[in-house]
Amino acid sequence: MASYKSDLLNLLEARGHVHQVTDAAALDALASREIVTSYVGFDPTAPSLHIGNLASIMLLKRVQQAGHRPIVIMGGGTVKVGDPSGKDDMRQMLSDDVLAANIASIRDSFARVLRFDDSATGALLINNDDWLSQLGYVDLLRDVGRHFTINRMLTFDSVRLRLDREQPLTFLEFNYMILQAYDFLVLNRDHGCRLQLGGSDQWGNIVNGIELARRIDGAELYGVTAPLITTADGKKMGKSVSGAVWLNEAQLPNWDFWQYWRNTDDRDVGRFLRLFTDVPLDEIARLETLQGADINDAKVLLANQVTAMVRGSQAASGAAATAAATFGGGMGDDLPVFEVPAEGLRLAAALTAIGFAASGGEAKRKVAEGAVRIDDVVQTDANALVLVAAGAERKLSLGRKRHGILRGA
RNA sequence: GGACAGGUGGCCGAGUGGUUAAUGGCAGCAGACUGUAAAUCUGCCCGCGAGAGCGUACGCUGGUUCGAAUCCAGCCCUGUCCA
Repeated sequence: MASYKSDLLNLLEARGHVHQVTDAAALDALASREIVTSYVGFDPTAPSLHIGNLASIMLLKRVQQAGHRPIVIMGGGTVKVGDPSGKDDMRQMLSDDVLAANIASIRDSFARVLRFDDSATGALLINNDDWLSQLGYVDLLRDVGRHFTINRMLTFDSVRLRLDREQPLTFLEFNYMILQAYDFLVLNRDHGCRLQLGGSDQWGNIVNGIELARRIDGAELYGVTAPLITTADGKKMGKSVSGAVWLNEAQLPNWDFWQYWRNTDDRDVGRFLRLFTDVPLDEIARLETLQGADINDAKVLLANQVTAMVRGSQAASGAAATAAATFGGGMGDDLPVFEVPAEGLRLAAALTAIGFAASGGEAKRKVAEGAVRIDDVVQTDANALVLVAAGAERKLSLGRKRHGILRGA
């Protein structure tokens, strides 16, 4: 493994963030010489980013840790076009209002992880709609379009895969790579940005930006991509019992977020600690060697660290306490709560109300399977009336892991 | 504009008039085993209903038929080739 001069590349490499680098030697020299302004783009398609974006967020965090300046680009303009990478379906169109709300909501996640201030390494958050929406079509075609050949555009994976699979690719989406390349050009001009980072699927887009700026401005820009983070069983990261693992608490309670990390596959613990925490590398190396149940300590550390970073230290300690209490046989404060009316309600209804089952039918099936317990006693009748005295609490459980509190109203 | 191929449950993909709420795979959930892990085995996997049962569902609309995802017509959408 190559050793670099710059803290930036050494840090990225050591923590497992590097997949490809455009010109490692030149970038290494640049980063060891001066502050490198670097950016990563994010698409505001939802009111929150999710865990799949966390690796990219960490790239920016590492940039700042290594003494450089991170820029978050919100793709308010490009999202209107839609990145065809990795998708067979065209993205749905979002209104300006929704986009603005999404961006405002996503901003909070970055504020927790990055340091935004006026210093030379303070982070910036910029919306590419600021310039993309100002573009004139003919001007763009003349200034930028002439630097792209269809021949080459057709060779990019994002395009080729669609065509090979005989899936539709609209002209709109076909233009995405041009707009994204243009972003890098603008950021270099306006902010002296020299480096773009991103997931490995962004390699083509990044290279296009570098190429475009070189042709138009003679600028020397660089790109780094991160490996796609998959779990040990070969899946993309990112789903919890209740769906996607969102970074915002409004989309996913702290408890569920913490639990996601706590349930990490043994084989992923070391890698995730390196990628998503600041735990020292030698400490991680030690934790990785833990055998059997002992590795659970490492998982708790991982959950605490990541939750603290994304949700705050209060959230992490609260979830950890709830876990200790709940899996020790009791109940913790962070468990979901459902207020049971005085007249009570049927068990199946309680399960759906607290969110453990999507429908009454599913709730009944789970009861029939012997998966449902109240106060750790297996329930067999989905129609049984559940009663909880006013102010009292009973524990409702589905399976080994999902627990909730039934509180008497 | 024309020819051809296609549009099925979260995804892939069978099914071409009747035990079809629709084979199979993936994903998911649960049980057993465990360490809140993995692997493995087993069960479940549209909704409503206490239940008998009912309601929706195979691109859309209409038709044929006792009966259609399956046949017919028109329309919409996608792909390939042609103009």
